[in-house]
Amino acid sequence: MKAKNILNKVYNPQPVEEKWGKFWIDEGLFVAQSFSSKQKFSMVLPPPNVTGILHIGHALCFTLPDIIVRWRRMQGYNTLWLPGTDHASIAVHNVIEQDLAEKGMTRECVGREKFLKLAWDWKEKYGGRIIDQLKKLGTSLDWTRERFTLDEGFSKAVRHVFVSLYEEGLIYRDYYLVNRCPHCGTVLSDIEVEHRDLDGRLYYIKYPLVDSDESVVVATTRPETMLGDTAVAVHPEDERYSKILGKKIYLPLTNRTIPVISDERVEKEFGTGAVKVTPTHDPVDFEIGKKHHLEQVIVIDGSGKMTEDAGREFRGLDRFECRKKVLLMLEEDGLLERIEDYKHAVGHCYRCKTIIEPHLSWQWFVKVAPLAKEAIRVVEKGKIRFIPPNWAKTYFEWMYNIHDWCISRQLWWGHRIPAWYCQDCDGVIVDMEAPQKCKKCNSADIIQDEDVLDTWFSSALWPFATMGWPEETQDLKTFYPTDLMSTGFDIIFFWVARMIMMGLKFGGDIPFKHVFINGLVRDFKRRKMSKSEGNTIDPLDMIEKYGADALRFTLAALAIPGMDLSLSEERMAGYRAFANKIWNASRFVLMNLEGEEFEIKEEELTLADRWIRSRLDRMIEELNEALEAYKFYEAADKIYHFIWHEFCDWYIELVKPSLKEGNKTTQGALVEALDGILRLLHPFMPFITEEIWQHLPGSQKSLVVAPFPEPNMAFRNEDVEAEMEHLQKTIVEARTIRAENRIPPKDRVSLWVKVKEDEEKAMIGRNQIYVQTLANVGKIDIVNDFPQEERLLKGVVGTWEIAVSPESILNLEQEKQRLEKEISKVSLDVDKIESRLRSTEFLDRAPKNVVQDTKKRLKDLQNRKLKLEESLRDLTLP
RNA sequence: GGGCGAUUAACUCAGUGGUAGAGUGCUACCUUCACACGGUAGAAGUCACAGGUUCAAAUCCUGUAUCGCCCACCA
Repeated sequence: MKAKNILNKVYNPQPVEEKWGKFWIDEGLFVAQSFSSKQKFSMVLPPPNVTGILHIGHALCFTLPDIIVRWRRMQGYNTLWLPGTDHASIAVHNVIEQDLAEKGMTRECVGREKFLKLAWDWKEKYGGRIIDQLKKLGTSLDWTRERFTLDEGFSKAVRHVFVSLYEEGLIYRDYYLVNRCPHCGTVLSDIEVEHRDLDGRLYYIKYPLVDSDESVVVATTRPETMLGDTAVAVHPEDERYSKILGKKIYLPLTNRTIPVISDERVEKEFGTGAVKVTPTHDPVDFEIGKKHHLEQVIVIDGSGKMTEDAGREFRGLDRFECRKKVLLMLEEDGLLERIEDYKHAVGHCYRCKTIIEPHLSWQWFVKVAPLAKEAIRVVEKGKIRFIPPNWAKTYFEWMYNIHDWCISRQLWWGHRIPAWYCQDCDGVIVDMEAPQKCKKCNSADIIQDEDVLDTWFSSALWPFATMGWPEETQDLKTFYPTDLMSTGFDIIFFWVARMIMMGLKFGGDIPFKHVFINGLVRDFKRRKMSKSEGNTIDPLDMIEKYGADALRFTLAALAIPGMDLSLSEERMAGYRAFANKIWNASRFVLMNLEGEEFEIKEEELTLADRWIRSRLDRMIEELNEALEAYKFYEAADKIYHFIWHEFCDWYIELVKPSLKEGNKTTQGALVEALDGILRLLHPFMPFITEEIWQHLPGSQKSLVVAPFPEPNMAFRNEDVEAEMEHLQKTIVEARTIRAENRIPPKDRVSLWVKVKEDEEKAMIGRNQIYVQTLANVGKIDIVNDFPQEERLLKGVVGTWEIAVSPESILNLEQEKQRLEKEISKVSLDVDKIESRLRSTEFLDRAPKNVVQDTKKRLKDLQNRKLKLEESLRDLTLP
């Protein structure tokens, strides 16, 4: 038979995944149509860093929307999922500069031009790596539309946005205290600084007053910055210091004197209540300095080394070396009063974890508040929806308190700032293209700003610039705004918020309707994954070991909105087993088909056939609902349960007798059910479903574009489901009796079914083949009473009783124990419900249907208890 | 300092007012002709704690504890 030759006993994912992954792309099945009468569904891929390799967080962040887009595609939408990569300035710099460092060089040695060539070469060499990995995962991306944030069109879009914002006054240049990472050699925006609590020290230093024997003691965590102090500040209402206000102080280790000033920002209770003010190396001090027009003495440079102004003894020293020296010298002069342990938050670079240095310099900024206003409104109004919704709160909190965004970076790999400075008149020219001469004084002596833009500045344009903006392309018309953005909570500020602002400002609309925020992937012990801990799970390893389908399904099954997920290989092995289960169930189906044509004759459908139709139909509806709500875990759980425990455990077993008779209608129903299952499962497990589907009679080009099943009320049948449920309970009860009494599986027991109603007799009569097959029963007798002469093992199923008569000898004690245990369990429930029903308050106040259900339940349980007790009595009779 | 989230079976987690669930693991039995990456049956929970609301609370409210995350210019 065809199937036997084709399907192996154990499913092997690798060749299947390779084959279909290539096929889908070669056939252009993921290519979106710019013009289409169909409804569109669009997304853009959060562009992974070009330096990156696929990690498990990506796998999650990309699998979930892929499930959605595949589902929508099958539903007939004109889908676009647009891929691309991000140039990631700092990350690329780190890689290339490390390379250079190994050769004893710096970027300055090679120069900008050569450096950029190295970066591009590097990009060409490794940029494709993550693309291959994305394909392995099965993401249904439209590769014909792939973009890169540094490609020509994108760069044009970036310049366009910069120039417009500048002309509108929303981008400006300022001399300001910003965060600088000495290691990365660039300034950073506020959100690129991570605050970590460090065990530091608080140093109390004596500052002698001029013309006095007294001194003021100030407390600081950074003694080295004292070299740049230009004042000591106290609170205006602090009486302890009122008499020294306006006096001068000798700044130790320098030959400068500084004033004592007052400012409300000083906390009286902290330290000594007097604070040293270093406007050039502390953000608060910077503000105080501005207000009081203090001198700005820069003592630490951008690379973390002490400057000339720090004094001869300190210049050139690293900031932390300098700290030691300063302390030593203060100690020698008797000016170090005391040292306390002190835990405090210190800013670190989010890329390289180096301690950030506040740095006074000329930088470019975006005035964000005006852009934020509309971005807040669209979320408030529900035009953009966060899933889960509580993330909107995080978004609002940041947006309401938003600061201006420093966008210039002292790097080379990136979008160079389109600003030129005239060397003659100091004029600034901001333009799309390089100007020939100064617009003010016509001088040709102009030079371009050395800096590039923050990578996130260009990422912010991703949803519309990828579609060809600022040209008015057909793609923009068709696919913008997009429908869904899937991303991590850690970049809500970095990316999501900025895309919303820029999308509204330049795309003319919101960039996306839904933002799905996925959780963090943790290890099986719920620890964060990190390379240093060695507990990372590499998705590519997992794909190799368990298959991409198993990985995808695992991620979906664990994706509870708003929750981090705890990933274990065990779990993945479980879903590989699931894939194997489907594979073998399909083998079974294919092996039992006779020919390619199946006519399903309604009148020939068995109870089992009609049952699986009804159940599958319910499944379709539930799956659609779960996916609409982005409840991936629920969808995965439901389809898993349906396939394994309804289709395999019950339906396949139930159809066996019918198949043996060569019932073509049942064969048809079986194929129909399997076909439906494969379609439902395809978004989650695209590879295996495609492979099997291609073996089914009547399959078309690809499951990727096969219609997703729609609920069909004609298949829904409550009566059939109820009838089957009763049979299932009967079968399970018989099996339980067998198992608990250690009746050997080979023992084809006889079964008595004791029923009163004619209708029930007919029901069990027409379905006895099912009970016989699934409970391994030899013959069934439908009786009004059990025969007295036989020693029987009895059970209760709803309104009827069953009795098993084994061929072998019984262990009465075992059965007695079983019944006693069962009775005590039922008794507990009975007691609980009786006491509830005794409460008049319950009877008066609870809804009618609840009271009725409770009463019915009590009756059933009492009936069950009674019958079990009878069985026990019969058993103990001589 | 502010905000958010978690606490349910051995483990990882569902479950938002009316009979406590799943997967894995565990126990017993079974290689029967889809599958041992399998089948059948079973054991297993004071739903963190303390109050409150309600006829009824894992679920709603208040508080406590523990853990985690984010934000924040007390040096």
